[in-house]
Amino acid sequence: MKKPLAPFCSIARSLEVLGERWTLLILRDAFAGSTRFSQFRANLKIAPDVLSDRLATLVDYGVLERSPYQDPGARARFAYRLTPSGQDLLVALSALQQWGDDHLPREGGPSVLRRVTSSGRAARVGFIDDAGVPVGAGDVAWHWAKPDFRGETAIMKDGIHD
Amino acid sequence: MKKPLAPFCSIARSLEVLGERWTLLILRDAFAGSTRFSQFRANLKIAPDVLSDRLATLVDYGVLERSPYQDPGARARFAYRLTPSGQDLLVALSALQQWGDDHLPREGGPSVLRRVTSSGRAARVGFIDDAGVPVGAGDVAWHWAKPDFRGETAIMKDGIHD
DNA sequence: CCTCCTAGGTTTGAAAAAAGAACTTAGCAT
DNA sequence: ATGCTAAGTTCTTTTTTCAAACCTAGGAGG
Repeated sequence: MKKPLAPFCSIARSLEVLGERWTLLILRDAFAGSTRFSQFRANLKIAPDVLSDRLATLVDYGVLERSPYQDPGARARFAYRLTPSGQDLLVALSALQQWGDDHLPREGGPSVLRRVTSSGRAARVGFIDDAGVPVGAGDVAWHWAKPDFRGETAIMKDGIHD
Repeated sequence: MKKPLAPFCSIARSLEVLGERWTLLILRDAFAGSTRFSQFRANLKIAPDVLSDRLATLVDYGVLERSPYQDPGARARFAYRLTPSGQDLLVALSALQQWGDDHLPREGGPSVLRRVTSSGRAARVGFIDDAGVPVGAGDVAWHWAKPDFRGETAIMKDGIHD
């Protein structure tokens, strides 16, 4: 497996690994501590064939690692743990969480908070420039590395998509 | 429409609006400048019924705004533009982009860069504490607002999921 | 006035994916 | 031997998506 992932756009490439139904929820569950098939299954109420497929894809692309474990008095089984690549998704998942809290609020407030371990302070996701200074989202824009990708009539006309 | 969005988890709630196939790519295209049905359609090669459905959902939840426009010598049509809520997704989309660039690289390097408009500096997505200080992702963790949501055997046992 | 053209869709039928339930497998315990 | 359990696979039904064709409203051209 592990196709070379053709898309030119990094977001499209990420979504090819993460964008299928359930995948991001599985990862959220992994961040919440789930490691076993049955835990994901019980928490998410996901069909087992779909879970099996998603875990395989995530392992395949190095987001999760499948490692054996053995409970005392039980047979050896497998656990799925976040790799460093998977752990790097905390910021992406947190960005979605933050957007949900900001724009699709629920009474009672957020159920999960992001907190800095060392200081206990609340944390938000945002942009930081290459000098380490936080920058407002309104002051950030996307720039195309190769200018010919942006035509004036058809934006991103070829190559960027898919 | 516009169901109240039951999920307790903010990520699940966000994904109910954004998590269907194509939705995040449509939004990426919106950030790249597309506003019209035919632009999204041509860029993404998405089936028109699916595009229609996704745009309606996004308008419904206030991520896009559907407003009339008129080209000279043409009939009035509709444009789809990011609302403030939609613009707030730049950070989430950029987080996915950054993860793709970091972990699913393509030769030739990233096709799109995030740059601070006022200074021209490159920008990355990251965590910032409530005193405005950037914090490494390894120093941030999720905390449940109500401790009884985390049992010791079954993590996030009830209510959080779906 | 009538037809063509175009953007912005809707409808229709076929293919792919997900849901839900039943079944399998491997090893430990009784 | 039998049962139990986690971790799946297989099977059938339902839902989504895809691809292509069709529809519609208005402006332009004849």
